[in-house]
Amino acid sequence: MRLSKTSEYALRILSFMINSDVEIFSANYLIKTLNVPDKYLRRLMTNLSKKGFVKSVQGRDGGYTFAKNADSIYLSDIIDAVEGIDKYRGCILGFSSCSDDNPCALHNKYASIRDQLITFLSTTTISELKSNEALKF
Amino acid sequence: MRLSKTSEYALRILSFMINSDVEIFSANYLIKTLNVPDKYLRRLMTNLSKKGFVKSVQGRDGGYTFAKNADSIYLSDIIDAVEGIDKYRGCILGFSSCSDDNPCALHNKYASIRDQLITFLSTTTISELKSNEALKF
DNA sequence: TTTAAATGCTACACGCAAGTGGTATTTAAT
DNA sequence: ATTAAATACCACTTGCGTGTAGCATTTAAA
Ligand code: SF4
Ligand code: SF4
Repeated sequence: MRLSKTSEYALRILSFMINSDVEIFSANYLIKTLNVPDKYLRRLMTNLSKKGFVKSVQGRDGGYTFAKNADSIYLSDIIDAVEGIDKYRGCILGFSSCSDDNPCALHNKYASIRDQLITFLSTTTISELKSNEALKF
Repeated sequence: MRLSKTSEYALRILSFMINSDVEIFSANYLIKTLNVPDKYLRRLMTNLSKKGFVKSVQGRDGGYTFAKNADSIYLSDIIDAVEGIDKYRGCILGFSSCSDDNPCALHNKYASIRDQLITFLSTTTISELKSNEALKF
């Protein structure tokens, strides 16, 4: 929070894919279903493909599938791939020089929440996004 | 996290002010001390002044002071004033339609962290930024 | 009253994320 | 072979947060 729109899109797409039993997903299908802009989604998927998260199949009847098991893909992997995750590790005041040893009055409370977020993102996998409820995409 | 740079600047400035016993702060002084761009800081302070957080004194020997007691100014007030805080209340996937009642698999874990952040920001005041350690601005 | 030191205002420039357009390439069905 | 349906690529545009420039206004001191 606040993730970039690109990260949102990526997580939304992969979350949808893991919750569907379709075998291969065409860009057009994803675009219409998930309200992600046409060319933007294509570029994003090509990127995720190059990074090894999804596999793209060209030509007629082509589309995208997972390139590896979804329980080996962490949310932080995706975020890091599409926007970089380091900015979420930083200081809430934008400082880079100070440390845990010499914290300002904000640091302890803030760092705790920040660390929870990082831990959440880097321990939750795409397959954990599988829901037993009806999805509302 | 990630706050906008403008919010960072605002918090940094007010944090510096509450930790200093100077009575009035000129823009030039803040600019040099806090590494915030010249005109950008002035515009920001004028904005904070219009919103009632600081009071500006024009003319020679002018500058900025707190317009009200710093323990009545919450971090969320500042953030809301300069960039809007609603975006931090949203979904990590960018959805707006679903509720706590019908959550996706992410929601509970994520909402907990998000709520902690919101609570932290809306219960911590500027005066709590007062530090007994040497500051490193 | 002139000057200097301060804030206020407005318009413009820059950088990057987000979004668009057009064309090339791949592949299966006919 | 031709066609249709799909991805890949590249350049461009748009929107917005950030930063800059210049001038106007206010006020205290000399
Ligand atoms: S000590 Fe304060 S200023 Fe330094 S990183 Fe922590 S929150 Fe930021
Ligand atoms: S239920 Fe899931 S998609 Fe809906 S707001 Fe919560 S995290 Fe976002």
